[in-house]
Amino acid sequence: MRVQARREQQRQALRETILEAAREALIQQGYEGFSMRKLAERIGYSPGTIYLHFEAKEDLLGQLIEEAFSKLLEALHEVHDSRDAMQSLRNKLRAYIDFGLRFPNHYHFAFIMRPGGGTGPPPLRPHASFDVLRNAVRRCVDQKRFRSSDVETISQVLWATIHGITSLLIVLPNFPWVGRDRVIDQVIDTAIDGLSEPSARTDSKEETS
Amino acid sequence: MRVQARREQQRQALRETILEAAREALIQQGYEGFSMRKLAERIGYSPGTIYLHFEAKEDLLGQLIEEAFSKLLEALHEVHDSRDAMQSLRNKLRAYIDFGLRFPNHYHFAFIMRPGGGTGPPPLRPHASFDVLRNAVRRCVDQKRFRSSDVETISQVLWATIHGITSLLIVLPNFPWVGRDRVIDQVIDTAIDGLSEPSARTDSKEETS
Amino acid sequence: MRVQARREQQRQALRETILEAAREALIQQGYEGFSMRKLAERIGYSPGTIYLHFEAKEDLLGQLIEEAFSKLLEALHEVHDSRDAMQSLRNKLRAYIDFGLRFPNHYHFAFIMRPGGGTGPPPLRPHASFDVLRNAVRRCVDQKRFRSSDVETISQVLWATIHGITSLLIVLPNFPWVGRDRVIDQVIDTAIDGLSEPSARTDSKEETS
Amino acid sequence: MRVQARREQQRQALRETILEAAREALIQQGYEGFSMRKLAERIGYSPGTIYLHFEAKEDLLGQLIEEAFSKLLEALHEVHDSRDAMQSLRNKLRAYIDFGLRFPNHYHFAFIMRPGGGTGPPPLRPHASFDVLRNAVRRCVDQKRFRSSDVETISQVLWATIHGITSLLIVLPNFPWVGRDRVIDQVIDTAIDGLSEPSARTDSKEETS
DNA sequence: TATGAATGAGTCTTCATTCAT
DNA sequence: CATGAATGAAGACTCATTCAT
Repeated sequence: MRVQARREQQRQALRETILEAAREALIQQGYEGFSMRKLAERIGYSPGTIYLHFEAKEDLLGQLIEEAFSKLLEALHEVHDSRDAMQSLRNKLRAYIDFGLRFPNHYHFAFIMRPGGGTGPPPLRPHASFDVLRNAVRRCVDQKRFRSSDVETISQVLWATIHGITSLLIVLPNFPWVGRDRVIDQVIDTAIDGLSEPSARTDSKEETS
Repeated sequence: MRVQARREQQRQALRETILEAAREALIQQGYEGFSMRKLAERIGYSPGTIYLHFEAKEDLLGQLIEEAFSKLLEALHEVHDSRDAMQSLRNKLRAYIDFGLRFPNHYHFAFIMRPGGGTGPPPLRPHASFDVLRNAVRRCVDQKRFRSSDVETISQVLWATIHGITSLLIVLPNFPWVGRDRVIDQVIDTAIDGLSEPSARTDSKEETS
Repeated sequence: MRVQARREQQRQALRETILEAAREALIQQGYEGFSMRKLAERIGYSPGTIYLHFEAKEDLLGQLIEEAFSKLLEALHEVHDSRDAMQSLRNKLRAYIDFGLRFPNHYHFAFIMRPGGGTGPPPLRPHASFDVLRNAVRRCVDQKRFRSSDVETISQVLWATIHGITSLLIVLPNFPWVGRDRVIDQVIDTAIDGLSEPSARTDSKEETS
Repeated sequence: MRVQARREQQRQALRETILEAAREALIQQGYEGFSMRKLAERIGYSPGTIYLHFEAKEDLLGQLIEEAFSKLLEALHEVHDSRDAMQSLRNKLRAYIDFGLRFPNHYHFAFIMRPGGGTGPPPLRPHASFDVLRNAVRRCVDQKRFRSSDVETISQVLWATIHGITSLLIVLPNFPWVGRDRVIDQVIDTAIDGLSEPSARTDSKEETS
């Protein structure tokens, strides 16, 4: 019976190999440049083999996106909730950005790329990750740490902000940024400060990273 | 000699026709669905004709991106400099976002899509638009309107911020936003507030849109 | 030794299962839509298994045709020879047509489709069924029921006739036929009458079915 | 301006070449064995070229069938109407069969092959040719040459008959026929006789071809 | 005996591009 | 200047078949 187990294992391994290669290929060649044939060649298998693991190109790419979303979600869940609600939120924001930069390909599929060139059903899946963010925001609001108590708006503003820096750093890595960490920190500080009660301002703006 | 002039004019006219049609095609059919043949058919010319005006597909699309950048630049220049440096900056930020939303495809090529699928020279072209933004920031800094005087960092933070909301609204138009204008306003306010001296805070956060 | 027998039995059972499924598949999906893989899936076995029972697709389909011929033969043999040689012949003709209409796919493989697309050895297999027909004709000739005594020619004429209506009804089922039974009856009557001595004419031509 | 004319001529020529080659290919390799690639190779052009003349495989095959029908129609119209309505009908019947035997491929697509393996919309196109046949029958009925006056039924019976011999001769050319012409003549005579008033019988049954 | 992963050749079709006219 | 026929390569995908297990 070990035979079956081993086979299943190999099966999963190849499946992962394919997904991994697909991720790389997408990054290197872009959405349009991606092809099942090239993917097959990349992994050293025949085109048909891929179809033993994925029903169609669309399926494969869908899995990739799905995976991206759940990995992000995982990353956000892994952030330990600190005592300080505000600190927790900051940590989540930072984790979000870090995830994007550590897995730019994942992030790219999930939030940057419009699959099908804008055609096809609009993705509604970011919800889960956004929920985590919103929950963190809610804790802060509950503790009256923000000037506004509009949880939804605050959450969307924060999301837009962190998506902005994440995607720009991914898409334009060669832009002469004033240090990645520096911009990231400033972006987070600025947003948090802009939302906070004046008394709670960060007072570190002049420091160099 | 008039003949030559007229010819040149016709030549330019067709060139514009092609670009215009390409823009439409890209919007309607997406990047993947775009093809030189379909473009030719769309304008009622033969495929070969396009190659009399553009070296290759890449060239044509490149022009489109170029055009996107200069249109954005134009839009930013059109913003009247108000007396108040801060207000000027706000106007530019808003103009940037508005441009992105009114010409999502232009914006998409320019800042979201990685041209050539990541192949080719890294894009350094946002510079010009960014320069306009930086100049507006500098005026504010000169007037000590910001807590920090690091023009470059402030500019990058602001850019990231407005890019964030612009691209999210483009890529996820169906997300349940709390009103497009509302989010946009809040994003701008938040960033500006976060960068400003406490005394200059916007005090409208509790209003409903 | 019983073991071997049982094994052989199982083997034959699976073989039949496959043939049965193949027949169904051909009916439902047509010749083009037929594939070994889909067949395997249909019977819940792996593709390889089929090859333990049939050398190749061609082999399998060949068996199906063979089967069609023998089924037709069987159907013709089942027709009880009546006392009246003429009635016997009529019954055989009718049985032939009925077989074709009840098993259009069998008939299609056997007489309409050119196996292998015209490649391969020319089919000489209709012989057996034709022999049955010829025998029935011979009895009539022996009884001088026909104007001619050329058994072979008469048989071929009759075969052509019944094949004509059978195949047309199969291939063009949606043609506005004046009732299937009516045409069939008239076709048979006409041929028999045309071959018979005038005194023996069918006198039912004006009736409505 | 001659240029355009010449081009159009070449265009039509290639179109015909393709159709011709397709006809041959279908005959030799059968419906399933037919492929656009092989067709392209057969005519010495690249696959894409075919698509400059036909929208798709389905289109091409459709044209082939259409062509077959109209050629048959043409052949039937070319038969000169003799004074004798009965002779006219005989001539049409004979012309029908001759057409099938001279252009077996055309006939095969039109009446034997089930395109799409039985899937797809049922062909209703034989109508036109059938109409010609019916008209000839009507003339005979008007002249009371047949025992029945049911034009529709008579026409269908005759069609079934001539289709029978035509298709059998095409599909089983190697069957030991008693001479092609002999069977054909006998088939026609038998049918006509079977439908006619006894007084008008053909009296040539015993002759040898 | 049966599996099922794997393949290589093949399916239809579309594409960017060239070039004689 | 413009055409449009032609190509070769590539697109996604399916198939019959093999073979180690």
